[in-house]
Amino acid sequence: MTGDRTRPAGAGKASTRELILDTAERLFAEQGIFATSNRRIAEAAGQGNSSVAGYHFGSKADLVRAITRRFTAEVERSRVGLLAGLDGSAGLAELLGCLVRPWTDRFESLGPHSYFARVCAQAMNSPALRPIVVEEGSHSGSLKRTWEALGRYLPGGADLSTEIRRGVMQHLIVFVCAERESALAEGRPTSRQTWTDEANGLIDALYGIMTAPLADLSPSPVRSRPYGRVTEDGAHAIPE
Amino acid sequence: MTGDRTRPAGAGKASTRELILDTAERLFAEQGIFATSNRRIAEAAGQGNSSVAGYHFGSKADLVRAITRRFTAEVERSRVGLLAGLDGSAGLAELLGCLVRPWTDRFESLGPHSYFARVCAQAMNSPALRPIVVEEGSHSGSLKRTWEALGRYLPGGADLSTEIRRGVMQHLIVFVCAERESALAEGRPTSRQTWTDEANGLIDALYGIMTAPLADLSPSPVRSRPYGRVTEDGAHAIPE
DNA sequence: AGCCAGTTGAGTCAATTGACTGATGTGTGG
DNA sequence: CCACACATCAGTCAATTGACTCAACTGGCT
Repeated sequence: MTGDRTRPAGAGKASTRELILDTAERLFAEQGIFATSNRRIAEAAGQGNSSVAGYHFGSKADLVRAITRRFTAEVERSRVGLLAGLDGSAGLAELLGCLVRPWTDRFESLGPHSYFARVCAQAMNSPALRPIVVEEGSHSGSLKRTWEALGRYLPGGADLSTEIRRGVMQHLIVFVCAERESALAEGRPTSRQTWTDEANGLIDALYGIMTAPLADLSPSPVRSRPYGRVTEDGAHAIPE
Repeated sequence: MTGDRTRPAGAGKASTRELILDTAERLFAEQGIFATSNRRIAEAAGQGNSSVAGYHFGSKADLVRAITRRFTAEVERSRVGLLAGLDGSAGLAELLGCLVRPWTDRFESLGPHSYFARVCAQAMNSPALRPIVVEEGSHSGSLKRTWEALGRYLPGGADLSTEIRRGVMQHLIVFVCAERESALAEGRPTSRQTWTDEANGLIDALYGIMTAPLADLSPSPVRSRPYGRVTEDGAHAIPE
């Protein structure tokens, strides 16, 4: 987490850099980011220099940044394509799809050897690493445009709670992907058959969050809020 | 993460143990679990023995377990009380409140010096630590009863996707609490005024997830799913 | 008072880690 | 063909860490 030793992108052959990124990403996902030392990365990558990772990327934070950037770049391409296929009257589900499917599609194309979701989930919850993933994500123009379009669906417009809602939704996407990724890696059963099914389920959940009735923030009584009641057969009814 | 050096609970005066737990919890939240060594914990707690934490709790995993157990016990008491106040016809919002409010109430009572939400968020996303928090959480009888009651609201009954949905919702609670906790600690503005407001917003989101229309899992076309459409004024309409 | 199990203080130790150094390898442009 | 810049290798170094030892202390009990 010290200096910036990152080499300019075009320098030298990129294969070793990619190999380091692949190896680090895998070890980070499997054993944890902070439980993985530069040495182990170098050994697992079959490199003699015990600190190749440091040589190419600098600190561990910079390594996480590079891993994040690589994934984000891929996802950005995909999202730009999705957005291009949407006209102005795109529905909420389509817009949420622009949030979700670039991720799930990427993981699907990576097959059983995807790791980034778990890495991202860790980084997002680490005090030292979260600023990095947040910053890297903020560079995405397509993401910004998607959220602007989604803003039309949010009752309160662009207030502070919208910012939090956005954080919640992004967190949800990462968590669900990480969960499936982990299950696939360990051979555990998955709740849905395919990544596409998972994306649909995720969009359902996000749809629910977006359209949930907003409680007025007045200091109302804690219990018994004006939601639906249980009916005899156990079904529920959405008010209004 | 090696042997189990944990002492029987009743032995000796408990003040040092509590002091270690408090200190470790704070450092874990502020600097990250894996960035915090036993030595730093001992120093910050003003203890001469550089490995008091190891002496009292064993490995770092065991320390996280003890921190989790302490919080969970407190929350359990609170949830039992909430459940006792509910009759058989409790609505969805009330049941979700039994999930959310024990946490938010606890954080409110801790004031600006709460740390567990951030610790829990980290642990849940760490490969080495997640089994621990999951296991500790599984001991809660009141939580189990709440989920059984919530099961009546889930369309599919108790299938595998329900398990995931549950994971999503619990993850959401932890994340939102961690977000507010972090904001309070750093003096950043919070999206909601009080922990109670935060709980209401959280229940809104969970309500949305629970009642979101479930997409059939058939291999339908990826885009254009049967959700609401945009109207001229930008509002949205929930189908049916 | 005197014992004693458990706790705390103070320090050691091997292992690991990130950062560093210098020699050697390599491939690309001139 | 040959510099030259970059990449890789092999090894060193101080700092940190978890685990450990042993002495000193504490409070409860007889």
